[in-house]
Amino acid sequence: MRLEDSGNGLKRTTSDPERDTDRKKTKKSHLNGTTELNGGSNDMESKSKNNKEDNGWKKNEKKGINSGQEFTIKKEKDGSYKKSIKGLSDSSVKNCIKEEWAKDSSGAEKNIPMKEENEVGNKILDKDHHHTSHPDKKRHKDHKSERGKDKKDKKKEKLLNGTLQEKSSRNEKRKHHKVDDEEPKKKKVSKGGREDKGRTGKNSEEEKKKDENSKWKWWEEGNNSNDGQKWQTLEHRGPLFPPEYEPLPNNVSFYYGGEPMKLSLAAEEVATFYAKMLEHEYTSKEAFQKNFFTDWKEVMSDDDRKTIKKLSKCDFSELHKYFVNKSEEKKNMSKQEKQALKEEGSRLTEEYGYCLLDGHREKIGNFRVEPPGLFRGRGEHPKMGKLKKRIHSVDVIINCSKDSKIPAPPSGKKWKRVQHDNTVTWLASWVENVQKHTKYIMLNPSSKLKGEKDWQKYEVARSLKLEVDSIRHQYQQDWSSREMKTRQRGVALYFIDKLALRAGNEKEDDTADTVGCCSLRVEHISLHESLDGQEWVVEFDFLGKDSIRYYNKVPVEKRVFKSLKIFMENKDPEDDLFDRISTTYLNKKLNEYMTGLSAKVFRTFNASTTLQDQLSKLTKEDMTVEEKILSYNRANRAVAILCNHQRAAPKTFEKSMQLLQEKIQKKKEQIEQAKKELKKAKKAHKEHPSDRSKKLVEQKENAVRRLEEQLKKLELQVTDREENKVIALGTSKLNYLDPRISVAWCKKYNVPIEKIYNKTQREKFAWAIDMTDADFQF
DNA sequence: CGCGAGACTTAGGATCAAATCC
DNA sequence: GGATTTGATCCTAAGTCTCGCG
Repeated sequence: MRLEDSGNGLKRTTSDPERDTDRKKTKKSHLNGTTELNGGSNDMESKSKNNKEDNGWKKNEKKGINSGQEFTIKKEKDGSYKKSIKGLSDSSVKNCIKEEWAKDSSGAEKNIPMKEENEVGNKILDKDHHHTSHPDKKRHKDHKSERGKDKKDKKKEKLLNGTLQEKSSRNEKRKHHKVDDEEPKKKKVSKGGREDKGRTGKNSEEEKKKDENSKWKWWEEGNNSNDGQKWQTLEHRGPLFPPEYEPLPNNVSFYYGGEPMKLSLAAEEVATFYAKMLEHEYTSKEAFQKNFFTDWKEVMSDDDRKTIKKLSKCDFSELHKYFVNKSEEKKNMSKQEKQALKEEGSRLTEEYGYCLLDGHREKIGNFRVEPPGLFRGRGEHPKMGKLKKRIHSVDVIINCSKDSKIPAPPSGKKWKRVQHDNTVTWLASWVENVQKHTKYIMLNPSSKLKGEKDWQKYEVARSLKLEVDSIRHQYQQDWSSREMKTRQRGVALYFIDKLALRAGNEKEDDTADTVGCCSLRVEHISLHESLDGQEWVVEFDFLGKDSIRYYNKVPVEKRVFKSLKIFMENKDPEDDLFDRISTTYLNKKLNEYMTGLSAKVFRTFNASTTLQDQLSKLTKEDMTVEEKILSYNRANRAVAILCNHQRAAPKTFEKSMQLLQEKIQKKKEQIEQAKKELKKAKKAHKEHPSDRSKKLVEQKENAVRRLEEQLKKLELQVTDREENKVIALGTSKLNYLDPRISVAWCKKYNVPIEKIYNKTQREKFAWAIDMTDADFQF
């Protein structure tokens, strides 16, 4: 089913239709119309619920079922710490869920009309429409029936223990396996999954040892009873700042109105930012130019400003040429120079690229401060072209442990602050001026901090597997609810589940106009009672994250269709489709269904499930390794399509495709030729049998076989590439697919893991590679 | 209790380096 | 061995989600 959906997806186009880009409405405009059904009837109940919520505390202390995996410790004003929990473990989730779900459903049932009340329901809805209206929907959320029992109260007493036990028991198991597990593998791929091939004889022994030690198998340490503390000790060198601005040489000049002009240093620097991107299409966009010019003028000296009045009179071409030449020169540098540069690079990485976390050396993800430049938003970003200013050490907050060697700021300078907060994972942060967002220096995905979190993410998704049936059942019932809010929730959840849409938080203004599920507007869907022979088709067309277009036609259940129709009644195109719900509300609800559940878990869950299903469907024992890999890629692709992970078709796509075709043609000819020769040899052998002629025949046979294999390989390549033209596999592989599925698959079908994961990926997924057996089930 | 900020994950494109081609 | 292509890595924007505050 899912796959069929995906099939549709394949046809999605990347190109943007002509869109009206500035339709950004003040989002929650007035709606007249939609209203609550039966609003009153629930009030009482909700009130009592709310009261209960107030005591949520007690509630949770109750049985102590909820063992959580992660605590958060908050510092109180008085300096004390307060614990609360965040994540949860597999088993804890299961437990709590079982209990709470049971409770929930019994309670829930009372309120939700079970009978298919569609038509009636609709009528009522319609009617009410005209009576009550909520002009300002969003702000007017009714808190009525938060029927749930507020479980989520984070302050639950958690017992971490469940989790840890489970973790360690798993590891225990693993250790046992280990012996027989790993012995047979011949080309050992040192524990973490990294190949040794790069290393040469001598040191390798030593290095290997060292390597072994430095490879921290945190996943085998069952017991980091972490209560929200992310580390005990943290030491690092601070971030690496970009080099200072180098003024242009005197023979390179900026021109204004045809006249050469010497700019003040600051203005010159900003001018070079623009000059460097002269070729890029967005320098031609009006917003870009306008933003740039405004910000540029701000850094100009008075003199500059006096002269420069119009961007159109500015001529950056000489600057541009200068940089082009420069990079050309760089390319043409001699071997040694390049080598030297490289060494300098790795020296810096050595020094700044690692930190010491709880005594282990861990890679840092981004250890450089972002250099100044012009902001490049994606899509129609209103702020494109604005100046992103240079960050200095006084802008930077350092986070490390108290007793560690505090990183030194650049000489003569200061940090904004040095703090020692071990409830967060970042090493340094600063606020970027364009969007005023905090930027962080954090660890590499191969680190424990990231890995553990990743692992946990998949565990949550796995536990959704146990609950998903009842959750689906529940939201299907919601489609017939007489309460608008509930009905919208049911439909939204359905989209999130079935189509893997993102939650769709409200966005700040001044960003590109993109949406997710909850922020869909009426204009983003169209309804077709029948289309291409299918009934009740919803056509989606909107820009999602990164302004990637989502276009899909999906047949839905009739009740969904009818509900959508109602949601759209009396609304303008730019009104919210789901005007009664928000992501916060939705997530709260989801968390009631299952601790730790939020909208994005569905993406992870559906992605991983799809991969597993597809893999088992597509892989056959007797395939060659190449064929198996093609199957893997196809399964991966099904997921990428589901998640709408697109990429621009490679510029050289057509060309390289053609080339491949030619190769195939050539190969075919070769085969023909080889076959002819084989025939000849056979004939010769028949006529004058001899050892020699026999050998020759065999030789020729082999040649034919080899060529045919090569041909097959090429053909597979073509298919693979064709299908991959606009689909990006990387994102899902990295973020949505439980690596244990892939590892298990590799083991089961004898595919070397290196064929699936490259070095970086193997580092990131080291935990999974190390702990997973062939029989792992997501 | 809504809002904004903070922290962290997810994302596509640009850039760099290695592999392959000719 | 230089040019081209492909794949890995870097970069940082753009999401999600939770929490604290007014």
